[in-house]
Amino acid sequence: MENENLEIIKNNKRCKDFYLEITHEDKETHARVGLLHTPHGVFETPMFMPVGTLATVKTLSPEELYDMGAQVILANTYHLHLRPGEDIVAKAGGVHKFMNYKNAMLTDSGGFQVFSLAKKRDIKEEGVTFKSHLNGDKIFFSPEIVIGIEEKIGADIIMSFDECIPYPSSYEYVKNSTLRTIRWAKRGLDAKTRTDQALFGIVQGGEFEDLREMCAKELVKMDFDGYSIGGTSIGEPKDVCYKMIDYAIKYLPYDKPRYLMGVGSLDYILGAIEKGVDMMDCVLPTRIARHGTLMTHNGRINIKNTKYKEDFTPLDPECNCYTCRNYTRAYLRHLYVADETFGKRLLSLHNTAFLLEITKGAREAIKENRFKEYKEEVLRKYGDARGF
RNA sequence: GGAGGGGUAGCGAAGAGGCUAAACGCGGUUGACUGUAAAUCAAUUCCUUCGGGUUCGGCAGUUCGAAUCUGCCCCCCUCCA
Repeated sequence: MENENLEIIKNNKRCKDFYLEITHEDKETHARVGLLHTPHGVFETPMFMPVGTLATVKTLSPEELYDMGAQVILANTYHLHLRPGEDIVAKAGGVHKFMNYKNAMLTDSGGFQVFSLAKKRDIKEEGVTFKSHLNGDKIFFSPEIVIGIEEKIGADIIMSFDECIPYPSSYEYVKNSTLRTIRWAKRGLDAKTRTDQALFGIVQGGEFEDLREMCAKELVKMDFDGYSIGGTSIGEPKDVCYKMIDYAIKYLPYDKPRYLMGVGSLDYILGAIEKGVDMMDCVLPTRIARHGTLMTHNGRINIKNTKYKEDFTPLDPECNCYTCRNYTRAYLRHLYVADETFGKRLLSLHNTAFLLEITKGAREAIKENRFKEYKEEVLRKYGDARGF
């Protein structure tokens, strides 16, 4: 094993402090556990990464994230570029120092905003022109500009600029977009100057097997530090999402990290881990928490429901997070109904801790070759056909 | 005692003869949220066995038709004595 690791380090030409150490693979599935070494520490995989778009995981402090076992978080290039601007972040000494977060960080490139801000942008070969959602300013993002911004922000892992393709889209559209994303990936790679950041390529290709394959193969040829699967969990049926993962993952190198973007429901997380995914991120736990929905070992609950008014039990009796150790559903409901900030904090904390706990359990199960059992038991108890 | 203003659904508040079971806001209830334009958004909120039934302080009228017009009564507020 050690010799293999050395080989991986030697072969990595891009980021000198970055490599995946796979420590065990589940006997029955493709699930695997490992240690991802980054310039800001090592984190265990598979790992769920909370999203901190604006250099903050909404309502949570870095200490709280650390305590719940979040070993890596995201930030967003588009949003930080608009506010406060990457130069400010660079002046602060990089995003870690800026936000006082000591563990690994990853920046998304703005590729998702090409999708989510579709009404405010125009895609051309050279890049994407956004109309700022804040003040209407014209913002131009090319693959080279994006890498430049990400280098100033200074996360450990940076993402190539891509287009997150809407679903459904025609074969023709997906093909053209995917080919462009591949060209953009190359341009970003060529523009990269720092050697203390890992750069990931993003596999697009929509629901089409040949396009996913083509994209994965082309990106692998470029030898990125890791690969992600994009364009998923944007409203497509569940089986389509799993297919998109299958179509891409088999062409990704075994020894490089695989990152499924934007996935945060329990069944997707466990389903992805089963297929050999190492990292995933999602706003779901924090967003739905702020809106009163909580994930528990026994299913989703909506804390604003009247039935919790006099429920003096913990949110999730099987959860050991700060919220569940110290507060009752009745109190959490009260805080939510009264629109108290502390409520949103406690709920965000729980949901995030819950997903981290589930992935931690997954890692332990993989080490003991009982991942499938673990997954089925967790989902059975969760018992929600929608997978939330 | 005199002058004026007002009583509309849980609350606030529009409406001044038919298009009104009654705008809008709050409150209530339920739901959605997946690389965060999201502390946001949507539905619902008189009763109902879904046929219909009962509403705009009360009662009595005018009218084909009244929350809206008339009379009387009951409450509330402001100002003057």
